[in-house]
Amino acid sequence: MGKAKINDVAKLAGVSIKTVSRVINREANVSNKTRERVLAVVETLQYQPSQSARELAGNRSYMVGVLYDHLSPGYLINVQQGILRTCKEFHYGLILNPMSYKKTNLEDTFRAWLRHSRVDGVVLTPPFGSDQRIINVLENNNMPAVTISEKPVSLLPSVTVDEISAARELTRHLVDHGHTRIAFVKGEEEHQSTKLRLNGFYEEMKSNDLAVDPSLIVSGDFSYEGSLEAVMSLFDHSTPPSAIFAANDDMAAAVIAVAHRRGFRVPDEIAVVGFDNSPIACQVWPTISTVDQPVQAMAALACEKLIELIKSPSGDAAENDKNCQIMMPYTLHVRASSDKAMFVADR
Amino acid sequence: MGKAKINDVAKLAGVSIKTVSRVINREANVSNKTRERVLAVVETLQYQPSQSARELAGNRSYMVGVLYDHLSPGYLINVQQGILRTCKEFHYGLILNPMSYKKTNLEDTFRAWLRHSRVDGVVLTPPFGSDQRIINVLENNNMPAVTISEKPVSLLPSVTVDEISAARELTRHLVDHGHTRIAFVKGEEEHQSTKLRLNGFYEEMKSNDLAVDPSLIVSGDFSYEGSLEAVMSLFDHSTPPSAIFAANDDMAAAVIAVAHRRGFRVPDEIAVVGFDNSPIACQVWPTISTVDQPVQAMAALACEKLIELIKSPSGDAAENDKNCQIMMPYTLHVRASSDKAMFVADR
DNA sequence: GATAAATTTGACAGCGCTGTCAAATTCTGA
DNA sequence: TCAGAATTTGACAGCGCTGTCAAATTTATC
Repeated sequence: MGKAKINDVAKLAGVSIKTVSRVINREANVSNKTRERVLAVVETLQYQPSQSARELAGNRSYMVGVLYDHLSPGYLINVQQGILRTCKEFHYGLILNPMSYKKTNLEDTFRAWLRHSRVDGVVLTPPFGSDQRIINVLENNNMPAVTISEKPVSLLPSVTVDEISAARELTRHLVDHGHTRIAFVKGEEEHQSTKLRLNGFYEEMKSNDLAVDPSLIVSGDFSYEGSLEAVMSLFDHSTPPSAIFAANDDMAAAVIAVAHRRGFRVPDEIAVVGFDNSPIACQVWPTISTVDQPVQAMAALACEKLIELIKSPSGDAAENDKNCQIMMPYTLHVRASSDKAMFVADR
Repeated sequence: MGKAKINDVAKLAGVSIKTVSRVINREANVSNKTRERVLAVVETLQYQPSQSARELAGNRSYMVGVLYDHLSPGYLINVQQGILRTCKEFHYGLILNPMSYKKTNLEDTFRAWLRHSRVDGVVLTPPFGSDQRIINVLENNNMPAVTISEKPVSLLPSVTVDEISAARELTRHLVDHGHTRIAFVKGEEEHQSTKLRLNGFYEEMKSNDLAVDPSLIVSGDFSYEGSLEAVMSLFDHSTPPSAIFAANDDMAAAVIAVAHRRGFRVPDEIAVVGFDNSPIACQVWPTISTVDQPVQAMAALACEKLIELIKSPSGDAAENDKNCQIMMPYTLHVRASSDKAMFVADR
């Protein structure tokens, strides 16, 4: 029971190979009689076209790629899971492309990958969605793409959450708990999220007539290790804050750790909030208040949009597709790190 | 400037197409002189073989799959990274297959995936390497496979570390620090590592003439959340241990968290060691003493072995290849959670 | 130095499918 | 009815690479 090939189908249906191909690919100009006959044979023979052959002959790959840098593992896994879900549904394959955005010859590397991986489209994760160099290469190669968690710098579909608004809510939560002197730990400057979350923080502070002490705004890099130093400087401050807003959960975990080290009680002496609802938010004690982004759903949706784009003949309604900006809902998770009641309940 | 094809390389290097193919595929029987010349041209032309063409011509997919369940993200990312490294080197693609080993119709699901993904081989991560059902499907389909971190239940190459010996060292470390009443948090029963690590613990305790209190051996599931309850029972014990050996770092992090909650000082009142050197081991405070497995290197090597297997004509020296059991070195990392000196230094 | 053995190389025939374009067929309308 | 247009179909040439196997070259042996 070898696999049926297009040839077998053609012979059995009494037509040419090409006609079978037409039917398979839903091309026009096939009489109904013929189409039905062919389809029947396809059915009985359980014929499945060979992906590689069509790739080779048709010069397409039926693969999408995902570009990522050193995202936190938890986040990345969710992205992968989401894309994978959509890929499965549409019979596409997924190619991973981990790449450092700090590479000097980023453009060449990316261009090379585009060539050799022969993907039909690319999902961009932060910070690539706002990297002009990547976008340029993409456009020069006329390669469809979508972004996750970033408003693209070009005309590309994107799936995001309203990070400004989420950051405001988180800030308000702290303010509501009586905090007035609040510190902020920034992520990497290149990430759009860094700006958005900080802006949300500023806005909310302002609308509560609260001053922001510039010496309380410190720079981390979205990683635990990379932000330890900045966090410590906060604790060493002559007038330490009563609450710290970390731009993601890994850095919030660093805050918790330093608090333990320095003997500050969380949330009594210092309240902490993070962002992203990464696994780590629940794997430290006290657990970290944060904002949940539906990363998996976002990735799945982004991939759907990408496949749509791939299929739409360029120039056509494609322009329309490219314009689609989806904003997903986020969820505030109040936990022990910023709320005494939760802290007690957790105990 | 179209993309270079094998033809261009052949012409420029003054050899036949086939020879270039040999070099690309690292086949034997190419003189060094020729190989270098070809590689040079490949470099200048930035030649990348067309995947689809090789698939079609070679009747294989040049894809390897990796089968995994809900591993901890940090571990999984390392596995992916390692495999990806080898894949790149050998011009293979990677297909992800997340799958729950608790699924009832595991075999059918796996068989279906094997067919439709058309991979040439599979990398098995725990606990699939010791899952008889998976192995059966693999053998029936004559599909090459390798295992990581598990001695396979069948004749398959494997890359592991000596977990028994590592667990013994970790235990000895605790004993050396004066601990005699030591608890152990097990992982999921299905994972081989659970048995190995526990055995190592037993052996070392025995060889130090130390008794093991059975009520101090509790069951977690390798995850933070899933082991919290078991860990708490340890703290609620009428005669709590002075040290806890958690079978991995996630569970050790749970121990740390519960210690914080219950007001036990680590490492003074309770010492903790983990296993794996996951990212989380350094993202809690105090940092967790653990054993580092070179996961990425292991994955890379496993993938190499897999590709060897794929290439070796079955029945031939293949049997030989299958027998290869590689054991990589592990490294003990003593940190603050079990060592006062480290704790102080960390402060 | 001549012959056998081992190694290295290349010619060639596809892999299963799609694009092109021309051939065969069907459909118009006067 | 038949020329001419519209539609449907098929022959054929690859896509870029690998497997096979035989030819050319190098190395080993006496």
